[in-house]
Amino acid sequence: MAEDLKHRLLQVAGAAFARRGFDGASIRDICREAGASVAAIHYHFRDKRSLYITCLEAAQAEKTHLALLAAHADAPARERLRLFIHGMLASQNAPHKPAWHMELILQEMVRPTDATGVLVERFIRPMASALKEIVEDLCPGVSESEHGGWPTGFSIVSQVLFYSTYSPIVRLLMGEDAFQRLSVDAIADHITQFTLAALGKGPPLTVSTAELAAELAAELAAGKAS
Amino acid sequence: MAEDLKHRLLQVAGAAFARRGFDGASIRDICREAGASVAAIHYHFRDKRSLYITCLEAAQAEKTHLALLAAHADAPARERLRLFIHGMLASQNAPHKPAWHMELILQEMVRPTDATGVLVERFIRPMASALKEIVEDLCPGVSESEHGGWPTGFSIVSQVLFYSTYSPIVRLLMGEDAFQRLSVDAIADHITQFTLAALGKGPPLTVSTAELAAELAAELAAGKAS
Amino acid sequence: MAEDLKHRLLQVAGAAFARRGFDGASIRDICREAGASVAAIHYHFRDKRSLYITCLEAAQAEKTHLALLAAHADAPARERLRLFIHGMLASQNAPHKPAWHMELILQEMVRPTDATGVLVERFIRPMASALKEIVEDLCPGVSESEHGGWPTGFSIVSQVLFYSTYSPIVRLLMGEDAFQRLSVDAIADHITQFTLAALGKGPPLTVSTAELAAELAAELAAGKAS
Amino acid sequence: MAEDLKHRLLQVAGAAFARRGFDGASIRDICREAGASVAAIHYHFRDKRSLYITCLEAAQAEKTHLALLAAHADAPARERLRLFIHGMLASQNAPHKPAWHMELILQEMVRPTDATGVLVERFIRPMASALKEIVEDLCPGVSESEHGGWPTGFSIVSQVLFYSTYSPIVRLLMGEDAFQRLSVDAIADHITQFTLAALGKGPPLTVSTAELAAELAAELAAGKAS
DNA sequence: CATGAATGAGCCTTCATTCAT
DNA sequence: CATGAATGAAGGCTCATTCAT
Repeated sequence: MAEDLKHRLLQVAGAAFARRGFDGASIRDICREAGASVAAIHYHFRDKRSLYITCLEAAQAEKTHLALLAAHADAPARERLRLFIHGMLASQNAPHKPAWHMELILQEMVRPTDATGVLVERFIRPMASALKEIVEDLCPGVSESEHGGWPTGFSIVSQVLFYSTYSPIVRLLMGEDAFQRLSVDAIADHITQFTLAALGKGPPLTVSTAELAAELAAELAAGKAS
Repeated sequence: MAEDLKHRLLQVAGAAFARRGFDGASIRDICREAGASVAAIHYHFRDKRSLYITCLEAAQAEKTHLALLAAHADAPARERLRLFIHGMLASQNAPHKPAWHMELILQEMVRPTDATGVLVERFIRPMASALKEIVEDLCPGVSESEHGGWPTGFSIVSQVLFYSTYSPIVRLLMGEDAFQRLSVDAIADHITQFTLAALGKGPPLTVSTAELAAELAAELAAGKAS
Repeated sequence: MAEDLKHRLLQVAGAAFARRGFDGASIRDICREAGASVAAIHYHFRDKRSLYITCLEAAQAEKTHLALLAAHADAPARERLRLFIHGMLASQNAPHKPAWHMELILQEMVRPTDATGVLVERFIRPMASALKEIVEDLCPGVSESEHGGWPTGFSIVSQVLFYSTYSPIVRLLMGEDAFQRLSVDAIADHITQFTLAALGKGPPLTVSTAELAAELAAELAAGKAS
Repeated sequence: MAEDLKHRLLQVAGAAFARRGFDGASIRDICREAGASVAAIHYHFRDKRSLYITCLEAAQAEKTHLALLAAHADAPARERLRLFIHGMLASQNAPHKPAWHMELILQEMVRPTDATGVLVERFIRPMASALKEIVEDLCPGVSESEHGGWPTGFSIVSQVLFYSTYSPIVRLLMGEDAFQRLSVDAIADHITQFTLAALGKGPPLTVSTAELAAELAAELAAGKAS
């Protein structure tokens, strides 16, 4: 019961910050929802700012693992890419654990604060490295390509982040029903296939492999490599 | 000179909302920067909320054109895709016109308000349709694929939006110098190539077309369609 | 009626600051007493601090004159000293004008803030110069004595300030009745006489001039200058 | 070690109260500096108020002695006056003992609280009596003069208190360098001389005794006793 | 057309205090 | 002997808004 309130406060605050942002969330509301006095927050976490940082750190703590595992496994690169993508997507929709963890991180990325630097180094860069490793395994030499291979990585994660970042727009665009039918697995499969095809490690999206072969042969013959 | 102040107010407000969000931007600061009294805003635009809506509408007004042109041109689909992507990217970095237009729209998409519904119907859906048309031209039948072809469209726009949405993170990740070397043209080329390859309409990113042909042949032989 | 509230606020605030100090006086109480909202203070005077400064400046504005007149008059130095002393005392007990002016200045002197420097240069140093001029007229050469003649000036003003600075102690020490019988004139006379005697320009306090002459003669004879 | 914390708390609190006043000093800061918890103060001293009173009593305890000694010694009155003045001055600048004792008392005198009454009876009145005794010895009959001889006493102690009460102003007025050259001995000598002269028991400040005699004779001849 | 004046609600923070342990 | 936990009250400040002019 000792650490009870502090923990409850952290959870409520995390959710509030994730939903309404640092400025939008008031400690008054947080405390009311947690059933505590306003002063409680200043006792347990010195500042509003400190509270925010603490939330951010809590959010980073565990979430990395899911996706990172993919990099170190001994499965083939193709499979590890799928795991990575699926892991990232899943961590944003984890139904059993506090939903605000990823939301908060995402939000900090969209509207950076002083704490963003630390977040990047501790949380984001490790994930970027893991992804790079997978991509390098998949098609060696890409890291030496233009801009250090960053754009390729960005093309992959951007697809994943999109569904979290713009979920309200996606919902409005597709309509509620279709949106609900969207499963994490389906999205992960799509992104993986799209990416593998783009990297030349899998069949393209919408054409049968037979069609592809024919068309490609034609293109090669025409020497029309843009 | 009559409508002068009102227009100036709108510009300053738009920039402020784009940079600091609806809650973060105070009408006090806006008015001070525009050289007007606080009451001026309530005189010209009834509300803070109304002012915001007006800004949002102004932002939607013109920006669509660049990218939409691509859909109606008679160039080959490949080229129109590149134009679309380049157009979207460029509209976010336009140096000559008010920079806040795209910023504001992006921000409304990330943190939706009541006004988002209108924005989607008037601004976003037209762009989505334009893109869909291009993709349908590129590889017919994709719209009938799973989830109405939305995921494919998302995979494309997500790559474009990424550089605006997460520019602070991109900067931190790549380092200031490398970030500065990133040009709109280079990014547009990369995304276009990545996408075309994914759709089976172009060579993959990091492999020579010769290698690709060989590998693909091998895969076909093995019947190893994952 | 326009500047009405601002002026009322200033008066109430001045009195509050004088009585309870900067930290002790709350703008909430000030506003309540002035019949205004808390925000009124922040509208008219940006800060609590700014409000304080404004009060201090208002306090300095007029009060100097009374005592300063003494320096420029063409009366004999003896008389000008008496006027100076009386003027200072009177300005602290002026019954018709806002009583807090001198209180506030006194308080700023006892517990200095950032604003003290300005106060010294604009208000106190002029008075010090005026006093120095009088003393120099009275006994030429004193300014060249040890420590630039400051201690002599301090010995004079200290007597005057004492009754304001320590009035509560004086009241307790003397008893309420005797304290009430203390008049500004009587005090001024005493201090003037004490000072003139100390400077060798008047008879000592408690002895008849005859006694003094005799004793002094004896001392001179004995050559007993301590 | 048992009473260790309580004692440390008292010292820190005394210093804090002396420097920042009752309201200005927070028990939070006091406890932090003393390395204790906030509750410690309420455990050892019931109240913040009680703590303050305790500090005040501790301050009164020893400091009297220095100056009081002067009254009971068998030295000539002149010398005892000098000792009294020097003693008071020294107790305010004592470098070896807790500096806050006198500061706190001075502050209580300037801004009285409920505790001031006790302070006056227990600490100040004894000193006033001691001074009165010296003055009575010096020039008998002064106590029967107007206002019970209080003004004369005030004229003496005011000079002494001035340097403590207004030390910040003195510093700004004289300049840092000259202020530093001011020694306790020099001040004590000046005040003693000024006072003795005022009481007709010593030569005036700035004139040679010869000049004085001549001038006084002239004045007596003219019968110009104001 | 535009503003200065004034306000109520809300913000974050600090404070002295209590109480169970 | 001493503390950690928690709180109510108050403090200074900012905000969007209204209204008479």
